[in-house]
Amino acid sequence: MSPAFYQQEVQFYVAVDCIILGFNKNELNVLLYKRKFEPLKGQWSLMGGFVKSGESINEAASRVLTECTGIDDLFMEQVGAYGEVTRDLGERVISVAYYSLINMDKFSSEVLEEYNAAWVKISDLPNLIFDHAKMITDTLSILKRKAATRPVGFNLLPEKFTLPQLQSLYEAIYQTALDKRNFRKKLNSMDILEKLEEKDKKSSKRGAFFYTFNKEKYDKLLEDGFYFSL
Amino acid sequence: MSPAFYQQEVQFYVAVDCIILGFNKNELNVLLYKRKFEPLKGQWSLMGGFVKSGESINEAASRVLTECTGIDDLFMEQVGAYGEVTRDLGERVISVAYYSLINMDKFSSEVLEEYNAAWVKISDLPNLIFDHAKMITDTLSILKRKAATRPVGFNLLPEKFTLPQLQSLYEAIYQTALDKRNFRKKLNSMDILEKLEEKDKKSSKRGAFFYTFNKEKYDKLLEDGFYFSL
DNA sequence: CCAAAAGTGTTCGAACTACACCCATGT
DNA sequence: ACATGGGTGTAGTTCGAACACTTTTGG
Repeated sequence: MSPAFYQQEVQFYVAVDCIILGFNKNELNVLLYKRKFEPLKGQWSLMGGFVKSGESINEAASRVLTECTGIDDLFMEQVGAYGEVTRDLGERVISVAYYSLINMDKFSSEVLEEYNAAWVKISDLPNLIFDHAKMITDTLSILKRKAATRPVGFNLLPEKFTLPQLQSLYEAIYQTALDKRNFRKKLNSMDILEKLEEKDKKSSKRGAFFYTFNKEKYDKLLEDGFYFSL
Repeated sequence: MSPAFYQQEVQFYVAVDCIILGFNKNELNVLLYKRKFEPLKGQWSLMGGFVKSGESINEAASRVLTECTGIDDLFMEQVGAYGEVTRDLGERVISVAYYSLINMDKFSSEVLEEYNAAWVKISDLPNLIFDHAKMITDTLSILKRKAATRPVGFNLLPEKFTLPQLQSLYEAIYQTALDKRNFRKKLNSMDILEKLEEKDKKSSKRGAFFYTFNKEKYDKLLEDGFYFSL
């Protein structure tokens, strides 16, 4: 047992909440679920959980992510700590929010049923408990900045994706239309994508070529002081 | 008393740590103090304190800032939550870091003695307890980004400042030399500074004109979709 | 009179923006 | 044959980068 240095201080429940974002049909979606316990049981909520003893906050977030997606080692980053006194209607809880970007195709729909969860378009959010709506808007503004300077967007796409797909992803993140030619020109000049032979015929008769993100190339460029920007 | 919804969960000590930055002699400085209690009593540490019951995390940070600077309503922003299990050698403590930008001239040196505190150049940091060094480097990278897009730098300067001063501040933040003419041209084009009649003769015989930051003009520009960038 | 910092414009190239038509193919 | 989405190039403009000399004045 460690010595009790801080015994006169107060302790708090600490939770993590996960903003799990996916991309589908040209829209960002967030994974929500119907809360299974009081208070506000049955209301829409982010996926979350309490930090356990002996577990770092990152580990807690990672655990929650694995539990509710069935996928390990997801891309994940801290959004921040939310500490208003009355933010939780039950007792006082401090929450640390994390966002994660996932490829919705990999997502098993069994999980959806198990947790009473649903993918909801971010343009069409229901009322959320506590400060969860604020956590989502904070996440979206972090994502806008981050996606402009780091290649995090690829986490939202399948291994193989087409340029129209990638462009519509960035359009969803930035909430603005991009010029097709300029977008492709820029990507081309960065030389971090590999064009495949194969075409995706799902979205058009002609079909669009598949590409993959070449992380090795990107990392090599990084060493030379390259800075991704889209 | 609120009902005990979460009783089966564990609670944690939650602290705030403040990265208080000042600017002096062309260098960023951080306010450190010698820790007054065990463990690691006497070691260099950031200013911090435990979150109290009935106090939000922001309020705790704000309280600590006021206590250890003697100034109210300082510019302050969250850096993030630090939650490694063994980050504190005493007991398990989760800490939320905040950075604050202050004008060192306003700073009463009495406070320095009272707290055994000192301004230390960021280029010359001593060994710090726990993960405080990481908190500082995280802060500096946030500041780099933030200063490039929002006029937060002015918080580090007196009300009246000169252009050479402002430039050397940005050089300190970005850790790079800037071209005098390009810097002034850009500022000029933004039209958010007011030139005063008065000159600062401290740093040269000729003297440099004082300027002030015009927040009204800046806010008006913001409404029109203007985006500060330096 | 001289050292030391303040102030001032122009040129060049890179990067961004705007813009319109042909291509491939499934039905 | 045609509707649908995929793919391509150029010209104009803006923005950032590089660069050197004159001014002021206290000592």
